[in-house]
Amino acid sequence: MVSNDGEALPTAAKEIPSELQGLRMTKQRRGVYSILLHKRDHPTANEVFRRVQEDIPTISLATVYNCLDALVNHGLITRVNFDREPSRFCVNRSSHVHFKDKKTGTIHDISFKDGCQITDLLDLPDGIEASELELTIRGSLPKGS
Amino acid sequence: MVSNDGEALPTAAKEIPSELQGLRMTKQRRGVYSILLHKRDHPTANEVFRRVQEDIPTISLATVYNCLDALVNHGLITRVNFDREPSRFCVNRSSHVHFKDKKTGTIHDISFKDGCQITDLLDLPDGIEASELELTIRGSLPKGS
DNA sequence: TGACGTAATTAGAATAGTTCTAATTATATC
DNA sequence: GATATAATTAGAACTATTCTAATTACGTCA
Repeated sequence: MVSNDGEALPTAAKEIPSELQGLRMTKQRRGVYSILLHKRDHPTANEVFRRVQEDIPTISLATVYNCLDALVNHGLITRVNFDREPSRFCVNRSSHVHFKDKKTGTIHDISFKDGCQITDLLDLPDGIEASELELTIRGSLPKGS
Repeated sequence: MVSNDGEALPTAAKEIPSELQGLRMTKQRRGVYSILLHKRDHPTANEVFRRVQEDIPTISLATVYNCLDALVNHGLITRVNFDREPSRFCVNRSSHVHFKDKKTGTIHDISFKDGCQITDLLDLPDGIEASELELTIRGSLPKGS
């Protein structure tokens, strides 16, 4: 394989250090992460693959999956699922919820009102440790918003 | 195919009328629904298939999928997804949340505290119509609960 | 009751997103 | 610069689900 030196990568990629959260930033991981940072439209693995191919034409789909897994496991991105549709990926690391507009298919990030915690609403058994929480909403946005 | 008359079906099935929510209750739909009513452990389509085969040995997996779809579309059951794991099915029609215990894999229904609405917590854009909402939680139950 | 049209069921093939395998290549460390 | 470890690659394999075309059941109307 060709060396990493002097390869063209999008602007965002240049600002990503060689290690993040204990994750070695290889050319491919940097490329994938940079794609997600650059256009925050919750792409699927396949969409990430097509975009990152413009920067790294030799990258494989398996690597894109590997990179996305690594980035998820190290907390740099999150995986977003609507039912059993293909997973989508999100760089927004603050606590938020995903809303999918049925008309356009666009996914919007929705944040919580200040000081609100979802677990406050729930009749959780005492001592439960709720570690991973996913809330997704489907619906329609009013016209012209 | 053998006629419906006089076939053995589990007790719960006998109480299901011939039409529910505008859905024609065929032998297969009644069988699938009855399985879900009888043991409320959020089975997958495959698990439903294996269980319902005991009552209707000739039923096919495609039919189980068809029946589950029909029951979901008519609001009798709900589909539960954890990431991209196989869908699970739930007869609890009241508004609730699913908690999966990481240790055992068991799924628990969690209800909301009185008068609480999840959308009250969210910074939803005005006029949004949030029709389908899914909240899933993974975590650990304390020992002995 | 019997014929007819529609809807449901069936077996098996097909699909699609994702994961696995084994070989190659890159990277960090000594 | 050599070596060990980790990442990448191409393609096969896997699996939950959907599709297809043929058969069977059901409800209705005479």
